[in-house]
Amino acid sequence: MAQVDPPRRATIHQVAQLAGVSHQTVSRYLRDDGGMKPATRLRIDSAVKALDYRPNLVARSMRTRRTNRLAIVLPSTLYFPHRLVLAASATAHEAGYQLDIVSAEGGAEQRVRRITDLADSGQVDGILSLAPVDVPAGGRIPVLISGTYDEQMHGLGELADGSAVSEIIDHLAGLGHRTFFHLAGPQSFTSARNRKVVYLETIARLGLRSYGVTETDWSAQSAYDVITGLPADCGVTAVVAANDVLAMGAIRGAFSRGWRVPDDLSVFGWDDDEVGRFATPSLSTVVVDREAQGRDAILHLIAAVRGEPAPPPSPGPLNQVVVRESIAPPPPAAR
Amino acid sequence: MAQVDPPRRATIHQVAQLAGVSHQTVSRYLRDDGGMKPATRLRIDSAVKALDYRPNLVARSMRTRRTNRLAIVLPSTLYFPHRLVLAASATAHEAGYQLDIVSAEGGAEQRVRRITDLADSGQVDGILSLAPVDVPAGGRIPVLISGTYDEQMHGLGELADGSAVSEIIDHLAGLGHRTFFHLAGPQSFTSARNRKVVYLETIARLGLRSYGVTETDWSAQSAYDVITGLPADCGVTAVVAANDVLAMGAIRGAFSRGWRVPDDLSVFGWDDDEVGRFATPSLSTVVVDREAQGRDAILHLIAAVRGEPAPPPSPGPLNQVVVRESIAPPPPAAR
DNA sequence: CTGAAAGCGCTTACAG
DNA sequence: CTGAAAGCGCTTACAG
Repeated sequence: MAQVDPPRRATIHQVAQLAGVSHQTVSRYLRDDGGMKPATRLRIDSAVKALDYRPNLVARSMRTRRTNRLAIVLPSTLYFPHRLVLAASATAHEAGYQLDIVSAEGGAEQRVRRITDLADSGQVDGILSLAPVDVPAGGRIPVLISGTYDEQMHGLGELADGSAVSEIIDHLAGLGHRTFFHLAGPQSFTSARNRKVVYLETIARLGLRSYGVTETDWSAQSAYDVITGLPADCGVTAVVAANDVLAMGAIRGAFSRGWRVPDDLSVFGWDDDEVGRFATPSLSTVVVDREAQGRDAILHLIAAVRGEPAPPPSPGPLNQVVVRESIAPPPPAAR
Repeated sequence: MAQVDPPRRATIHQVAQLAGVSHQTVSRYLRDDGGMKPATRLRIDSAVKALDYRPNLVARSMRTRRTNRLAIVLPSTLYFPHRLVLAASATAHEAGYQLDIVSAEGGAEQRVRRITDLADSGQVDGILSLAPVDVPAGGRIPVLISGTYDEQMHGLGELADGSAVSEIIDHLAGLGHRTFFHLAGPQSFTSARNRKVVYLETIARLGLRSYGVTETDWSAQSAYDVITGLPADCGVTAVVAANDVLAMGAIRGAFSRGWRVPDDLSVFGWDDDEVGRFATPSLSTVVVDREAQGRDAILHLIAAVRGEPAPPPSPGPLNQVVVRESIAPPPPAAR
């Protein structure tokens, strides 16, 4: 194969030569630690401009033993939040890091090996995984698993998710609902686990009834199947779905068996999906500040990479419950 | 800040020492070009295993002047196809490349500068942009703009998109529709441009009527606004939307003014959004093979990086028109 | 405030 | 088939 070599860029030596200084001085100029004669700085300034010099970051990495790169591991199944990824990428860039995409294919074991390999490879300084993986702590570099790091560091992860779930149930109970059902996400996901835990806690705390909890694979079809499989006399009047896709599947399943939404069945989602917002009925849901999530996760990771204390999370609520058309009081017969 | 240094890995020198050979021989072993005494190979084999040696890729990059990294530029606005990104990432990894995420924020000019900078930085060997950018050709490294590369190389881009649009209109015309409307995407996107062009061509070719074409910003809200703003006597019975999000906004807009979908108005989308699939009415749409798109784009880019001829695109149809509940014959009065 | 030296870990010619 | 040499472009001590 005819490897095409890109044209070479100017080196630090050429800049030094043109400016009439040593290359170390240019290196110092790049670091910009203040102490430098203005005349020298000016000469280097113009040499850099004349040659359109940009430091070779690979060479820098080699010397500093830092890559200034982070990896983000995305679940290969279904959906992932692109707003989060974009915010993560932007935050990383601002801090001088590149963000590599890695997809987590295969089973739990394979995913762990993939991440462990990546951590060992020396290719990145830190890893943020949005996919659930059980990576042993104490590796070569920091590995953050989304959803879990909050718990460890701020004790906020579970709480943040939890407050929204209990707010949802509170609201539905206020409308008169007594019998609930939870469409859970795969329990390998921390977020899905949290929502289920708080669902059960809140049901118990308020003295309500849960007809059951079913774990789905995040697909609308699985939610559809669960709802159509419910006994006619189950008494469920409100479904708390772990996300909007599940909620849509649930609503469609309800329609298919003659249950009206929200008249016969109320359905709550999670994520504020744009399509679900314009669906009929429009989805009641939880608006999540994905930008803040992505930013916080990366800042957290960078702090770990640098051995600094974890930064405080973004102020303001991460989750916001939004009521739309998919919920209503239960039918009179069920009250 | 207390920079934490990750533990060092074994070097090629240590492997060489343990195996009792020179480090060049180990380097040769890594390249595996055949000619090597079996005994030597075996000694190196066990040294590599004993030390858990993995080559330092940064050092390799420095020497070879190739980073083995590609960048994928994502539009910062709205939606991006995660299946495509995941497939792109997996394909890149298989070929020995890492894939960096870059988000394209800001206006057209700013985006161009960002990509030009990236191309000049020496950080990546090639760039694939899913965001529309007008990057001048002939830069340091190959830059592929999604949607345009097909045209240049296989003459397939426009055709592939086009055939689906004309198939949609054909089908609707077959149902009796005569007056159409197109909700276009931002015309900076090649895909949006193609769909609009073929829409107009097909309307003309079949002797149908187009009430108009409106450019949206890909948001459901913009589609909603356009549909609610249509004059009551416009005569439109079929809307061809450039994607499912727009289609949902259009349907909701129709509902809001008392038009039934599909009885009064047929709406076609694009993308096979999972939520739209379970909406009521379910969206008629175009199923796009995103995996093939992502794979083909990366293989194409890698070929360009290596100076090889472009590989043939994946066999099989890229787009497939799927009819669901959102379309029907026009109301009798309109025929 | 600036320069001469050393070295990060690898690969690519060049000898033998 | 294998080894000694050179060098990729930078930064980090160390002198002065």
